[in-house]
Amino acid sequence: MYICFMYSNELVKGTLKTIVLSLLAKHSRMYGYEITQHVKEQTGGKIQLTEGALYPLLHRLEADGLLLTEKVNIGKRVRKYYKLTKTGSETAGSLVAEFKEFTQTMGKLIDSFIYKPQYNV
Amino acid sequence: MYICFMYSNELVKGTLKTIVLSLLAKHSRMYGYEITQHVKEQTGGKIQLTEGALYPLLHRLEADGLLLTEKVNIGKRVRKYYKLTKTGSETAGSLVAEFKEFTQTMGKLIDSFIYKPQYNV
DNA sequence: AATCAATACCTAAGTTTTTTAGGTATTGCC
DNA sequence: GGCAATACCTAAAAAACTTAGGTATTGATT
Repeated sequence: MYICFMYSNELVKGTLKTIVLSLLAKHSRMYGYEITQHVKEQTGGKIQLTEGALYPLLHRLEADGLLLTEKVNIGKRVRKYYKLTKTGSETAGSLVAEFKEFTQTMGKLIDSFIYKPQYNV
Repeated sequence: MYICFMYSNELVKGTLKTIVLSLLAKHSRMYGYEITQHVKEQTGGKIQLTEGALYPLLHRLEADGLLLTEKVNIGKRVRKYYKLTKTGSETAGSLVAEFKEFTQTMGKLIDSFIYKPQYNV
């Protein structure tokens, strides 16, 4: 799903939907390739979406009624814009809220973590 | 992996390893059931680990050399304690650091999110 | 004494998600 | 002409997680 230089893929999983929907909530309409480039630039290359994960997700979100598409001809190429439906907009809001809540809850579990150099074996 | 009342399972995925290793970094030794109860209590029930996800992970981490086990007889029952190896301790530190870094990066993508009631369809 | 909840471990089938590794075609630059 | 970037896509495989069980002990309640 991601090619990550800074994060273990393990840790990053499960946030793609949140990223995509929140970006669409800000930009009203975006196309797939644009999303990958935007995320790469905004995060200084720390998060890089792979197209193999992104496109199937966009198709799923459309099938689930969270996104609508609009095809625009750019020369001989067809660019496929996505925008949020009402449900998509609501889902974007709740996923972002959930993510923020979740990081706080995780903080409680993790924050008191102190690196103890005394280990076993 | 989780039975979550507050979070969509989607969003929570990928943090189990971080949770488990960081808890073991704080408590020096814990057993499986204890981990589930501790997480439940510390997060006010917001994160609840399922045993179907936890036990296979503990076995994987042991196989990968991040954890060691110690069996202790409690009456007729055998309790299996886990503790970090050197590698496990190091991994715990980096996963926690990565998680913190990641939430900040996600914040940059998400923070400027404003719920726009003007949607399409 | 029987029953139920809690403690404590475990696994396996199925689903979902992601990675990997491609494919096609256009456009712009050297 | 050739290469990188733009722009879409898919399918097999791997990985992770859910679901739904299983066993057995212990302690509390009826």
